[in-house]
Amino acid sequence: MQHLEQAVEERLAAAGVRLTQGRRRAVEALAKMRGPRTAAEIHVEVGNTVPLSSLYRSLSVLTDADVLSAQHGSDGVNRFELAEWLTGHHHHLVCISCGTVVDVTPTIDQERAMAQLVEKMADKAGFVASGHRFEIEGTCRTCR
Amino acid sequence: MQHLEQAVEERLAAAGVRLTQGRRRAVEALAKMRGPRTAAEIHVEVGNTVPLSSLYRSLSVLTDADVLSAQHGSDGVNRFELAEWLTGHHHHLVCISCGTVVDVTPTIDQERAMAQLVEKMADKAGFVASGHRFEIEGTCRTCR
DNA sequence: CACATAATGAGAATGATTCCTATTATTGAA
DNA sequence: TTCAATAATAGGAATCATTCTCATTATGTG
Repeated sequence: MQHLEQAVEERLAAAGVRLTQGRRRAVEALAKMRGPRTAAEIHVEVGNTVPLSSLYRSLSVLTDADVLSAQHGSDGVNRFELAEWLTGHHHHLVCISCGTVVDVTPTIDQERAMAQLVEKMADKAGFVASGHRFEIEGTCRTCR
Repeated sequence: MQHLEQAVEERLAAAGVRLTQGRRRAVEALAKMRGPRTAAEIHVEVGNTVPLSSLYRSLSVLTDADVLSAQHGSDGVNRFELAEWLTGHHHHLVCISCGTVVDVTPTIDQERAMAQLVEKMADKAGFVASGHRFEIEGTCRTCR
């Protein structure tokens, strides 16, 4: 993952912060885990080598620097994942039974259709759209 | 709002719970406020006549009975609104500047396009889709 | 090397939400 | 109507994720 690390380091440098060990660990853990994970899950993944309070701070710094993106969970817990410029644009499928979250990458056509919808709907309300979040709820294969 | 009240009462009866004063107030407040609101906001709207702990319980009961739907907020606060079968299917536009949330109702065509996307993307990941959430981020008219 | 600044650790503090328990309201049966 | 059984509420304590504080440590620069 040399590529990831270098990209992250550059981005952090641009934001004026260092790529320290704690931050590196958080990024690596998230790269390994794929998909949105809570601070607690990351904490476990890094083997408790980083105290929770420090981890939270790292996640916040990384999110501000746009290395990670944060999402709110319906259970009141925030989840983090690598930003889309690192992983590619995607959306989420959430299993309403077990809570698993899976990434789906739309095809070009699908994304085009989505962009069109975004435009039209934003327009109707007098908004200038800058992004969108599309989440599909359903039942995953194993819960079926 | 006779219609609303009766509909809600029937739904609650079906769920085996009563439409008490506290619950009625929560529903009325939400009907008046339009769009997703936090427990604290509702608490103010009902003039603090319902203690927060009771209000939370009411919101939970109403959500379980599908009279309300709950959403997680990126700020870690949950918001509630009348369920779609009472207000019609819609999506949300969120202003990234002032935080305002506005409802947008898609046209039939738009919704059809959306449903198609949902199907395809869920399929790809082996999910059986049961719903979707589409949120557009942008800048509202007054913040522009 | 020495300083100024950035980052960390540990634990306290916060804030939304939930839980607990005693009290009150409601409903159905007699 | 009156009683008993059950549902719901109030109020406060407890929980849990997250943030903050501050003393300590690490890092980059002159």
